Amino acid sequence: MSVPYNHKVIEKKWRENWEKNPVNVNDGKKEKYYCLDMFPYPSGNGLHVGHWRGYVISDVWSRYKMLKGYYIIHPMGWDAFGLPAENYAIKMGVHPAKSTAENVKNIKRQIKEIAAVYDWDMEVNTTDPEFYKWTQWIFVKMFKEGLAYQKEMPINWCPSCKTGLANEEVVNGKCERCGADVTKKNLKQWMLRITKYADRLLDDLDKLDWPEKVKKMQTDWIGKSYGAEVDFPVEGREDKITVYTTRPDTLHGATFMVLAPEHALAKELATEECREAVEKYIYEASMKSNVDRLQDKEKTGVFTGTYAINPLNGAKVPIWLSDYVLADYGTGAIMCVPAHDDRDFEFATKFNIPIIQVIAKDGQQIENMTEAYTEAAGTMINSGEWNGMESSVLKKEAPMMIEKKGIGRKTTNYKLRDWVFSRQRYWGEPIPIVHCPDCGAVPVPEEELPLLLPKVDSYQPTGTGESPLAAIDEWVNTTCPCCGKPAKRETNTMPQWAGSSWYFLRYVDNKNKEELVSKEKAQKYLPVDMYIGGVEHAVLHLLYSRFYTKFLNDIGVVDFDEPFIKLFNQGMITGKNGIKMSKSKGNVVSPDDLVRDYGCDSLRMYELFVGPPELDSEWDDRGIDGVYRFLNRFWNLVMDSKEANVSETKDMLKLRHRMVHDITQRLESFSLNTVISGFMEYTNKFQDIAKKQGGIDKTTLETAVVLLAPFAPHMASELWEALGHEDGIFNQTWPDYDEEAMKDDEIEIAVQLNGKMKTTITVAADVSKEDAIAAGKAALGDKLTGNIIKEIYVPGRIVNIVAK
RNA sequence: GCGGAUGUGGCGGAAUGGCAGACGCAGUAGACUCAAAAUCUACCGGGGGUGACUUCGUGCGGGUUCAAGUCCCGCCAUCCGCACCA
Repeated sequence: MSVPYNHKVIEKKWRENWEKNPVNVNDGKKEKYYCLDMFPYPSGNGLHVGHWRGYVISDVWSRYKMLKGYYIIHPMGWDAFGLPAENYAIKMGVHPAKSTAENVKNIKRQIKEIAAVYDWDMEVNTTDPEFYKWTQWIFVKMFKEGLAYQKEMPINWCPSCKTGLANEEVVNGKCERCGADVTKKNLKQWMLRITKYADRLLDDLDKLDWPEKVKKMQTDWIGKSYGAEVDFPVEGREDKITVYTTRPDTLHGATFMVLAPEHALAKELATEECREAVEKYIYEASMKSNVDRLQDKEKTGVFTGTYAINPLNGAKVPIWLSDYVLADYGTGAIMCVPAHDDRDFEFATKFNIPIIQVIAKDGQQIENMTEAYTEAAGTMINSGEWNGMESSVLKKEAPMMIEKKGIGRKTTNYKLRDWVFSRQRYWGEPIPIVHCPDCGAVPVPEEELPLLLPKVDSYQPTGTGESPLAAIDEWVNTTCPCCGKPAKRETNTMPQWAGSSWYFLRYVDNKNKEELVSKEKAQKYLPVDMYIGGVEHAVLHLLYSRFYTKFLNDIGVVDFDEPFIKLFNQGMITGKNGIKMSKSKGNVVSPDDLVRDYGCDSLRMYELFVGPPELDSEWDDRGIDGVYRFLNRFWNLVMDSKEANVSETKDMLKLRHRMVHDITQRLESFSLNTVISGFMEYTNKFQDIAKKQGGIDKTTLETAVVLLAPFAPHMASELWEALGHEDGIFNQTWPDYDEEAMKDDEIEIAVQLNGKMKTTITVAADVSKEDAIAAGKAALGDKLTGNIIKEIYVPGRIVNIVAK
């Protein structure tokens, strides 16, 4: 018996070795491959086994690509601005920079336990002034291009975090971070004009090798719709009210109109008799939070007393106000066609407004409608000159017809809103703008960046809409970069998404003092080929990053306009019963003990073995014994066979090529859990053979060890050395397989009678159909009765005799 | 309400329309041991049969096919996303 597997000894040995001689080097590699993890927030809680999974997946993939001959870009960094560090500062009085640095140190130590091939020379940290200099620089560039602008408007406000939020950060009316009900607050905000990129963000999704789910979520978030704006004159007034509709075909059926309570004309339109009710309604709507507004299922509304004129047929339509119309979508006003829209139907029914059907369903006018008919399918009725047209055709043509008549225009709309970019908090990048009484908002000159985040006495958010920075007079008071007169600094900071929107570009040139990234390095190493992370950023980080990349492409910083070619969302690791791991639930499994007891290689493999990488998996500690036993068996097999020195047999050659084939195919299709079972299956087969012939030939052993290297790099390195190689295993190339060599001479196939499996037969691999069927019949023997109706032979698989 | 994903032994899961349950965990029996652990061997979906075998079985109900976990239609459950966007 040779030396038993001792993970402690060999893992320590190879870590030290790799520290001195990194395995990922650029010499003579054909191409780069950039495999990126979503960088972590350096939380004080440390890593659990769920975090490990993503990092293991990306590392296995990186090492596989390395063996395929690529030079790997595989960096790691820290998304370190944000509220937890700031809240900790408020509670403990420790400067966020200090607690962040400590957390980074701890998490980095934990990440190093994974033994991934991260290139730590590339490390970035979003809170490093040399990094956020460029985050600010991008903002200045956007300002100069008119993409960053200020606007006073009611924005989403989290009363608990005491800061404004972007639309993307509000989930079901609640703060994405803390879960508090989001309210509205009127604030002057910095906004980024992401809507200018709406079409490109939508269209370019086609180019991406991303999960359909994420593409769909982004498509829906952008929410492009096609329709028309129609101008309704107001009776007794000069102004018109413009509505947006996606169903201009139903214009004849518009029997009323609804304005959002926030609409500019809402108050003005109220007649003497209605004024009191209208003002009350507007006031009440303004007091409702997002959550209230969402939860009110019953429609409410108030009549203004004023009428508009349907520009197509001159009909008088009453103008109502209701909070089911959103002020910031379309024009904040809609025409209502109760016969063909669920919401309008509900409203009309409640307030006794006439319902006029304009599309015949199945050629019929519906008597006593009980619900709206919302499909654009049927013939137009009650629609004047449009009568008899097909509604689906008219729906497309109506915008042009309306435009010709001069009563409206064809238009498109988006759900996507501009990005509210100011945060009234301390721990973020200061927005590099100076407000001058004469020159207005002036950007800090690029050569003066970074604009450092100053130290404050109190990190406490003020809650007034100003950030804690506003309290530092010596920082706030400055001079205008433009005219030199006294001026004040912008005191809001950027959202946490600012740094993460472009960090992946910086890794490859993280020490560049002159440029965000040099042209040469960008060309050589970018963009990201594979991006691995959770699905929770589908419309946040992943949308913002695409926007930033397109902008940087437009101003010539990079020559590509999509940051991540391929995206993989790994599933979450949960505790028992699918409960998310969290400190408060007490179900967090730390990798530290497992690494100590079983070794890094075992944990790496078990992380993959728990289930398909794209699905959530429940963690069960006991399962790791299985891979640990496997690694021991594999170790013993190689060590024992090494001594035996047997020569290669035809059977072994066949098995070897099949192993390479199976492992490669499963890896390529990202079925990482079955790659691990594949290793176990082949090792079991090899063990059986070794028992008979005393060992396994050296070529097969070497091949298996190379295949195992991305998964269990320590053991593979040690075994590779034990097999007598002085060059490292990661200098080897991934083995090829030969389909011919995989073939059997004889094969076992199933024999079915009437589609039911009865027995098996062994036949020559190249057996003819006739011979196979004859053999099948013979095997069925007495069971085969009645007349044979059909005989089926699927080569290499099955013989089926159909008899009655 | 709309959209998506998932549903297979005690458990995690595997199956280009072709022998369901690979691989592993847990379990049972045996070997080794003074004993235990580790390791090794065998068994390990349900019913029936001493047995060779037989029959049922992939959430439920239909359908297509020589053949369905897999394809089609209709449901149910769980999870996720969106949610008055006109």
